[in-house]
Amino acid sequence: MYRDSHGRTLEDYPRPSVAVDTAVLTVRETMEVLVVRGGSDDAAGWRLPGSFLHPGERLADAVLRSLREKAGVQGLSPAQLRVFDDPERDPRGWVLSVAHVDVVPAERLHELGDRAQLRDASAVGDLAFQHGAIVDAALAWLRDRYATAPDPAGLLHAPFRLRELHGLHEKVAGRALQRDTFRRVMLPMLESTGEVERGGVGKPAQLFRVRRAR
Amino acid sequence: MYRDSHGRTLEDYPRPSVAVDTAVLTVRETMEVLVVRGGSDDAAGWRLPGSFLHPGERLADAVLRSLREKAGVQGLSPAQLRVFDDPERDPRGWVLSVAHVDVVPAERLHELGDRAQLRDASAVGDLAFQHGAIVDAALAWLRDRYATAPDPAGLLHAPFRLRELHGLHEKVAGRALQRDTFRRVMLPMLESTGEVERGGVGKPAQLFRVRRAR
DNA sequence: CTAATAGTGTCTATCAGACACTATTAG
DNA sequence: CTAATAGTGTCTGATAGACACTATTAG
Repeated sequence: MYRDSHGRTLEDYPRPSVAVDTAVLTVRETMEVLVVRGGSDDAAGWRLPGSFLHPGERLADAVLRSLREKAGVQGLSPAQLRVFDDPERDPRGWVLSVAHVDVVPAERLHELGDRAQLRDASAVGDLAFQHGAIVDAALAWLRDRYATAPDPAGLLHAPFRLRELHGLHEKVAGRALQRDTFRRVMLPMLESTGEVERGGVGKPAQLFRVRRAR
Repeated sequence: MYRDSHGRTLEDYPRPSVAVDTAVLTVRETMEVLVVRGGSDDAAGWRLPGSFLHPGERLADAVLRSLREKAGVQGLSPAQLRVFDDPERDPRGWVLSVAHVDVVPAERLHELGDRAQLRDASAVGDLAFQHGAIVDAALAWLRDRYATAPDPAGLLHAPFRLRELHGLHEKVAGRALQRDTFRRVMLPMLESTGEVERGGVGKPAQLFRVRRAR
């Protein structure tokens, strides 16, 4: 039996509830985040999908489970942001929230029902449980990742034209990105498929995919 | 009374124990990290100082308390790294560990007793509870912060000579840093005190402190 | 032809790396 | 003087920003 320096066993320590809350980001015309309506509890505002951690469960698994149950969404690979630990944060009691972010192509989020919706992520308004702060952290995380690598979250289907990659990165960055510089920076991290796309007006474009090897 | 979508109350959820574990870093001849010997429990190897979270306590407060109790160290401003959530990580049971890092000047760590010691942080060896991984994350965090700003953790006492700052940053980076480039990069973020230090051999050096305003 | 998109040439300003030089002190 | 440390001048190569140009298509 484990006892600490004061003779207490592990069971003597009161324990907090531990929840995961996830900002599911996607990009269509702008960056958007998935919010859900509260359940049967008293704080029934809009919030991020989340769940309490089940016994022995990994955090990432709890995230995927909560997305499936609360929003009918197949999550991909959640990343941990940080723990929100304000004891007054949740009126229901002492709850630690481990904030996560997951990035999902918009096509996977088409039929959400009336308990879930997509909102503009950079003007998300007041969500319950300080979830606006999680969205802000998720946006910063995504911008950081997209600053140096081509579509690291895999939102585009390969093969894609450079114009499509450029537009995606502009939406994530929230500002215009120089077209020629963008091309020169990204090209070494892409590989051409050899094909060209001759769909619309203008010179046919090479098609690329993200280069894997290193 | 809160009930979730399955009618369970908050108390119906089994809860994990939540611990904080902290890599206390300092720099003398090299980067070092504080480790402590295990308590009365069965896994009595060397580990990072840590503690279970007390009811209603903030994580940062638990870190400062554990440093005081376990190592007699006055911590400063712990930063959160990430949560280690492997259910098999701790043989005592289901324990989430919120890893932290704190940076403390070496002078505050002189009298540690026989239950605490400083070890070379980049060759820390096997610690209990996967604490080696926390040390690695803490080192990466510190190197990242020292890459762009002069002594962000405040390890030097102002005023200091540029040579001292340069040496500190070299120890953190773990490699030689070009002296002239370092000077030109750091100067805009420093302010001269006007004084000169004429202690030893060579041309007297200007004394600086980190520039505060923005 | 024009409009639209793809892709390149090239100038400039900045900056890190590199090296060498000057400046000022102790002894 | 030499050794040691402080500080500067300057060249080079890489790169981001900027702008203009060429290339190729639809209609």
